Amino acid sequence: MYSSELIKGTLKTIVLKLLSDNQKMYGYEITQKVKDLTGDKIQLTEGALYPALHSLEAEGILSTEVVNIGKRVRKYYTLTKKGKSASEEKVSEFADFMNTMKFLLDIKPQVG
Amino acid sequence: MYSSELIKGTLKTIVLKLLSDNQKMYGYEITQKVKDLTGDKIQLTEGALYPALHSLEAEGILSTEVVNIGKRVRKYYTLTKKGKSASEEKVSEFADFMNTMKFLLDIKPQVG
DNA sequence: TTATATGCATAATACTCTTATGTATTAGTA
DNA sequence: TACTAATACATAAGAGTATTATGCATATAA
Repeated sequence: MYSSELIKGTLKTIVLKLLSDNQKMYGYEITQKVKDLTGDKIQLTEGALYPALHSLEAEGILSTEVVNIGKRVRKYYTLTKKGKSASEEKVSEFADFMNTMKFLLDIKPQVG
Repeated sequence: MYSSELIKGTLKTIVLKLLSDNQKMYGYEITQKVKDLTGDKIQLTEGALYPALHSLEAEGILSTEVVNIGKRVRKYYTLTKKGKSASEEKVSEFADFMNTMKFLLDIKPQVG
């Protein structure tokens, strides 16, 4: 696990990317997918994830579909058209940011 | 400029890395260095920077030295011994995190 | 039958950043 | 000379987001 502050601000980017690759996912599934894909290095908590999903839905970036699985309920999230471009923007912005950070953290000793 | 949420959580890492490369720096200098090195893409605000510097000092990661420049005051920050290892840890943790994120954001479409 | 996993959700708290403000010196410009 | 911008510190109110704790309910494995 990374220190929590590192992961701050990346939650929505991760969610949007996963949804752009998987068409439709539900909350619990997202937490498990991230856990699996990162070898437990990133574990999304429900207290962070659900409010984020709700706010993305309120922004019109995600749409929802409730499905009954036996007596249990699943709420699937899908990217809207707006969400698809939002996802691409977020991911490319993060890629750009990573390049900037890589440069910043690799810079060699300088005489100030 | 990146959206603010992207940069969240990276402030201390950036500060520690700059200090490991430049031995001693003062707050304003740090903001300018980051601005220059990133081509204005990252601009640290004072309201974020100074509290962070103070908390790093309180943790024993930074030590300070006040210097008078004419009638103006500069507060130089230096990494302590503890700070040097903290800096290395932070930077390598971030490098690891970037690898994880790169993988996560590059993954190809999957059949869920 | 009891713990764990699945699946949703919210509330109190803590933390960090933004925005605004404050003080003061120095340098450049109209 | 007066005004603005830059230098240099700092804090405080508010906003936003994550942590931690809690709650409800079903399904499965020990």
